[in-house]
Amino acid sequence: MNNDTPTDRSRPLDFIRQIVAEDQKSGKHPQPVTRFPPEPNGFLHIGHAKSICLNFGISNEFGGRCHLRFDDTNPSKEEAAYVESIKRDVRWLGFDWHEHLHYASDYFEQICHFAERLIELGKAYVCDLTGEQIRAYRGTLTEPGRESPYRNRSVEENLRLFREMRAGIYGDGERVLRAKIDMASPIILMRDPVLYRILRAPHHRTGDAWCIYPMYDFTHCLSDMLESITHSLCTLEFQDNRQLYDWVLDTLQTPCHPRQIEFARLNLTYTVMSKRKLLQLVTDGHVDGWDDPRMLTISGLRRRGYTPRAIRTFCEQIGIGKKESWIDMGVLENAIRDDLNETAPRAMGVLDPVKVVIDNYPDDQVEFIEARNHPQRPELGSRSLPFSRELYIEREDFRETPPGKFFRLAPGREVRLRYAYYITCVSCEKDPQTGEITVIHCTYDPQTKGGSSPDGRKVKGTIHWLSAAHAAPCTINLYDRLFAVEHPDGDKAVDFKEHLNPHSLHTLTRCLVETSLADLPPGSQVQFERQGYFCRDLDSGTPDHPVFNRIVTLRDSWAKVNN
RNA sequence: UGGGGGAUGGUCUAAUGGUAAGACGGCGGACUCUGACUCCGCUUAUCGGGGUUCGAAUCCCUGUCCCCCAGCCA
Repeated sequence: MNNDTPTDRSRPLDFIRQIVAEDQKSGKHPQPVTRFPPEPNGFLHIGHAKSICLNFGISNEFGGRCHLRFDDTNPSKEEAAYVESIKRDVRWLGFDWHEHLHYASDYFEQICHFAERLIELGKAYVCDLTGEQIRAYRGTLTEPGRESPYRNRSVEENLRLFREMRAGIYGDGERVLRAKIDMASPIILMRDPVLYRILRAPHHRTGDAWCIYPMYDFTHCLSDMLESITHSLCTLEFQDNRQLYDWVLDTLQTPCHPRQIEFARLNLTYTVMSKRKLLQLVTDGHVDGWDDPRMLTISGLRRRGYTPRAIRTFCEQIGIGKKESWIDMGVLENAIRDDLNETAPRAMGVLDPVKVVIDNYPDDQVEFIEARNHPQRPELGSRSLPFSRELYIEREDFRETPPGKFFRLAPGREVRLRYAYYITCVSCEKDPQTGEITVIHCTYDPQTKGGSSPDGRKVKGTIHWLSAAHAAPCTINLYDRLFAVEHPDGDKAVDFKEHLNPHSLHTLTRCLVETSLADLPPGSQVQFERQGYFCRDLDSGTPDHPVFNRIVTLRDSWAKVNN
């Protein structure tokens, strides 16, 4: 459900789609082919969603195709479990790679051939320098590098040495294969970059078949080429790499030469986006795993109750550009609010209950009140809510001495109980020790059943409620932003974890909801009227004591006035 | 400091030599049986300085600021 991708094409094309459109129009690439190339070394996050929506979005819009390709060239960091989580997340976001599930490791043999070809062309050599020496020889930003003493080995020797590397004659790190380009290049990446290293680690797909692994720069362009990718989209930090990408394909004179185009990665306020930092939050126990509802991983967002459609809408709203930018977290929150406003059924939920006694309501009476499941969508039907003499309302909906502009319940004030009756507060009882309100006494007007009065008098406030005898207990997790500041990793001198929001999770265990919610399937969303959108937790709670996670609050202009 | 990029309201994105537009936020108002939703209005921008041109965000020169690159990571 809700899998339709919202596309507003009245909006101008971003610069990448313009290029794709021109290439299509000119006949250069009638059918664009893109790819999403994650490394299976962690979970996907909202930043990846931007790239996924871009790549798959383009293929959908222009009648092309998009591959899912795992960039699995570093077995020391990669795991099969990550492959599965990534596939699941891409699918959940609503995209389909069809038969185009690929792995860079599928191309190891071909990439190795290309390496030998480079050697034969005199464009690659085996280098015996240690890692430290290679760094020292590389030069600096302002000084050119020095040529490796192994740079001018013969083709035959290079070929023999490279094959011996592959055969496992040498130890890890003992030798590397390097491209022979230019040690004086102002682009440091071009100073004879390493193409292959020796690494003995079990690979999640090829096992111990290989002990040499190709580096990113050599692998990525060739993988793109082998898959006939037309537009290879990546983030800004790879701009220098494009030079090497083109060098490899030009030197090898490959029949296909994809165009690499870079765009700005997503930055969101009040969070961190790097896999390393997300991992640290998990391992240090600041969150409850990769799918903690406060994490902006795809799995965390799913658990929080975000919908794929909201995430897609968000990715579309933020646009594609080339300048480093920061999207306000509020934009993401609005995306889910807007989506759920349309789709989520409404229900009554009281987070912090306080008892109300309707003094003039018959002691033993229970009647049923019709309540719409969605105010703007009658087709979603209605339900019956039991009403009786003793009710619960939200503690913050009553003030003994109301401040200005407060138009909820207070002594002498009349408010509407949503869908039910007008009630007027006559008195309240307090705990003599704490001063806390324990019971609020009201009278109701029997003429106002259903929520309107025959004399046409208006009330300022409408509040939600639950019949005390019929309400179901539950636990509610109130989630807030994980970090308390806009740019948690903005200051390199301060550990980003210093900025963790101590109130990012507040668990309320004495909440009440309509009994009908016992049937709400885990993972599905509901709006507790006047409170926000909530999601029944996937794997905690019991049938008679469910757990709900707050996805996002409703916009609250009273909170603004109140501050 | 060498190289690669970037700079448009508070934020993001357009305008590709021809009226600086849209979205989000913010503020104000209307509506309302959710202080929600919806609707209306307002606010605020071309990094600085020169130049070319009838006309410049756009082209040229110059300056400033920001990001990325010195992994056998991707």
